[in-house]
Amino acid sequence: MDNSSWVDTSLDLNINPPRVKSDAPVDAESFGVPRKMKPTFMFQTKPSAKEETGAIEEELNRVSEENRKLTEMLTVMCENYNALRNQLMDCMCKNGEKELHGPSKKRKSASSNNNDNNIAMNGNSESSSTDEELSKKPREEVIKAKTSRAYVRTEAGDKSLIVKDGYQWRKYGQKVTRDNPSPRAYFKCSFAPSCPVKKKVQRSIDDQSVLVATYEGEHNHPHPSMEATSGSSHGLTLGSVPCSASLASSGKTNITLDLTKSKSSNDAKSSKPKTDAPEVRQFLVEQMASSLTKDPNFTAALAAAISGRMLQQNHTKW
DNA sequence: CGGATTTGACCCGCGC
DNA sequence: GCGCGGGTCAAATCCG
Repeated sequence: MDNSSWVDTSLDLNINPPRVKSDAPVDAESFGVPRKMKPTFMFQTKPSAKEETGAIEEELNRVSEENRKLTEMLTVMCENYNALRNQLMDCMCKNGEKELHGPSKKRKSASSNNNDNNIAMNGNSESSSTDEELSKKPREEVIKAKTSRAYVRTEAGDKSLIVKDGYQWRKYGQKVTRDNPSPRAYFKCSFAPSCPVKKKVQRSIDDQSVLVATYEGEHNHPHPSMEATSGSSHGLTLGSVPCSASLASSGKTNITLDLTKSKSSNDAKSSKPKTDAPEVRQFLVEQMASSLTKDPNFTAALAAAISGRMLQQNHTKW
């Protein structure tokens, strides 16, 4: 299983860097920076357009380099994390063998809970059913085949069971299950009255900051954001692939991406993650960049960071 | 006021 | 048959 799908460190938002060499002077607003938040140095001195362009170009290069270094650091961190996680999984498997092969436990707890843990740790969204289970429960085959999971990291203090995936959901129940102290919320797709899709959201028993969303069924309608790409939601989707991007920028910017694959029964052959294709990756990155730049908090935080950097650099120069 | 959410009651399948 | 537990219903409540 590809563990890297859980944390994709190749998040380079500089997909289409602004053309700083163009004749027109670069305006801060072109980066989504409000006019009132322009870096103050722009007003303190009146550099020529060329000097200004050069400075910004230099800054851009520096930021790109910094971005590249951070990406490398993240990659290393993720590798270490994956190694540690694998070790933990080994230990858990060894310890769990007794329980799994012990006296037959309750009907669903074994399949749901253990799979939750395993898949959550591996960070992939797959059908939770095994061959053994399917043979045992042929009745659930159809439903199971259309079941997928998504994992969304939330703020530590956030206790809401809301997973922004772009679809419109109506909550119809909540239950505290036995094997997880966190309540499980039940949702139905309310975008289309006839849509049979249901969603269960529950916090991971291992990591309370991770929401586990279990989707059952397939939407019989296009994605809302595909019909009206208003961009009001941060949720991103690609066909039936449930994706979500949560953004929190309060001083520091924290971006959580969860790109999971839905194992649809219709395209079972195309089980290979669609995000492999470079153009799809490009599309996803563009979507994310678009969502980010539309977020006022993000642009404000970005502007503050850039102006802070520029001020800092000015201080070192003067 | 209408739609969404909450929450206790109820239903149903499974194991004993 | 009974009890347990997950899933769903629906009345009450909330909220924009």
